Amino acid sequence: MPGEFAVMSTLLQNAAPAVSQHQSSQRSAPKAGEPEAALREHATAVRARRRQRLALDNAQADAVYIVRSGLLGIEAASPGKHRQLLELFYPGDIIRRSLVPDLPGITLTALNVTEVWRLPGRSFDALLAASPEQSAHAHRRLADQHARATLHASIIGALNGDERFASLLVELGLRLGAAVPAGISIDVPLSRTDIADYLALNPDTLSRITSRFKARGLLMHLGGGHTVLPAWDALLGASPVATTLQALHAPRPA
Amino acid sequence: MPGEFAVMSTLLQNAAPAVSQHQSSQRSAPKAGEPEAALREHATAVRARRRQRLALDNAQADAVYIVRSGLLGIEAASPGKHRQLLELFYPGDIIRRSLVPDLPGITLTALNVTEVWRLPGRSFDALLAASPEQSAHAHRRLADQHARATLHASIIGALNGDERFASLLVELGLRLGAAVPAGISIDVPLSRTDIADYLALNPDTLSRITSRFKARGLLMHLGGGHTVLPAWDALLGASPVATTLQALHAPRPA
DNA sequence: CGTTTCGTTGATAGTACTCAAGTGGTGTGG
DNA sequence: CCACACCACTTGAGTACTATCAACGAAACG
Repeated sequence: MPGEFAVMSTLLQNAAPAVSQHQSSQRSAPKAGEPEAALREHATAVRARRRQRLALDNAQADAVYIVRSGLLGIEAASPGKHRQLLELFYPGDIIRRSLVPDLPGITLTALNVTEVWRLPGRSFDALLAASPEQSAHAHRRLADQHARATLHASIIGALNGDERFASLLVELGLRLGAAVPAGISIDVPLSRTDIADYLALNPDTLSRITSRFKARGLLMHLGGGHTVLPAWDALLGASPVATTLQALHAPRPA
Repeated sequence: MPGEFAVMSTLLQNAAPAVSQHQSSQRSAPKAGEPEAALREHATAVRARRRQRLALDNAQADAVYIVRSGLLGIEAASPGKHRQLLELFYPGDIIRRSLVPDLPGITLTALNVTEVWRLPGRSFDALLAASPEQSAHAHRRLADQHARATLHASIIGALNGDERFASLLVELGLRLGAAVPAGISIDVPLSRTDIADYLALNPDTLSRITSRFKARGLLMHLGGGHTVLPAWDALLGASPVATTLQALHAPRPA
């Protein structure tokens, strides 16, 4: 089946989510050993269950969170307006109050079972000040997150519903996907509402989009948040920013 | 006239753009004297005219730009899609290739007469590594920029045309506004097209919105990009994120 | 097995986009 | 000084897309 080969070769060439095992959500944070060790001493490991909120008030000493595993999100919920999922955080990401605009109802929420390291802002700053290496590492990571935030704004602002959804699937595929014979398998940690809020779409509209994607053979729903993407290259074609997503979300060598 | 007093008192309480002179666009970068000096030695001062593009390719050594005066923007222009203004940069902001997603047609453009300091990425990194103070300063600044980028995504994603435009006017008023008897005066450095691209709106739609705003007495056009906001508090009321904008764009004590 | 919740789908309305025509200002050349 | 072309902006009519509301169906939970 030449189609199959096309899919696989595209995957391999384009830094695809070629994780051998189904360890998607449990994939661990960046290479242990280097700057992580210093952090660990000063940090408290925190485990959060799905939907659990992590304190983000700067009333207390502002906490810095470093994601070890799982997926978190920043959400805003103005009284009148709909909830919004503003940003997703993956293992290795740095989350801090000052990175987030103080919109009404702003909260940091675990989207699935999550482990984070928490340390006081002062400790984090001190660590960075003490180690140029640490500091450079954090700078690089924050630059990445900034680029992702800007890309997300671009997706929300310039793409239609189908393209936004395709872009999210590509992002999740690259981050959480596992290669299986049928395609790319993902344990999507986002509920339908989460996805709608992240893509700035109505849940009803999103439902129509997913139906269309299923009809086009881009998506298969296996229940329980288990999803398979049978046509990865077609999906890349459906997202105008596929190349950019790959640059920002593909597992990187360093 | 009690109405007038209400306007002014709101202005004063809410960290309004109470710059006494018409020096809006020329307002200089953060307090000179501290960490700026070290930068200056290694940086080249670059002056850019309106519409001039600054190199953002990482083909060369990636350049770091630090805005001294004026206004810059990151724009993307996919072939099929419309141009997008993804982000605005004000004096003090740090711009670097790694902060920006590599979308097709991505460029850094001066929106009015601008002065920036340019230095090689390596030099910038070395400076940060050498001085914890510098590093902390840059971290803080980048955190601010990240918060602004996230806020912009929120505005694009959750607000309608009128609310988006009101939000932009508040932002520009806080950044570039000068208090005059008639209200807040702004030399808007953005063309109509720029504004539309920044707010993810069609120029035609934006024109309708501005007409509505003029009719509501929120806006007066004096020609040549010269604009007056006669009713600042009403404008704040028209933007659901006014409070957040004030926190991120008001001139800060430090 | 009923209840609740979530997802789907249809009908309708609202908002912004597209295309096109018209208006006003500006600069140039006769 | 006027005529003309040019450009940016405005405005109207029609279209496309998404939101809203409501009804239905399916899965999860007690």
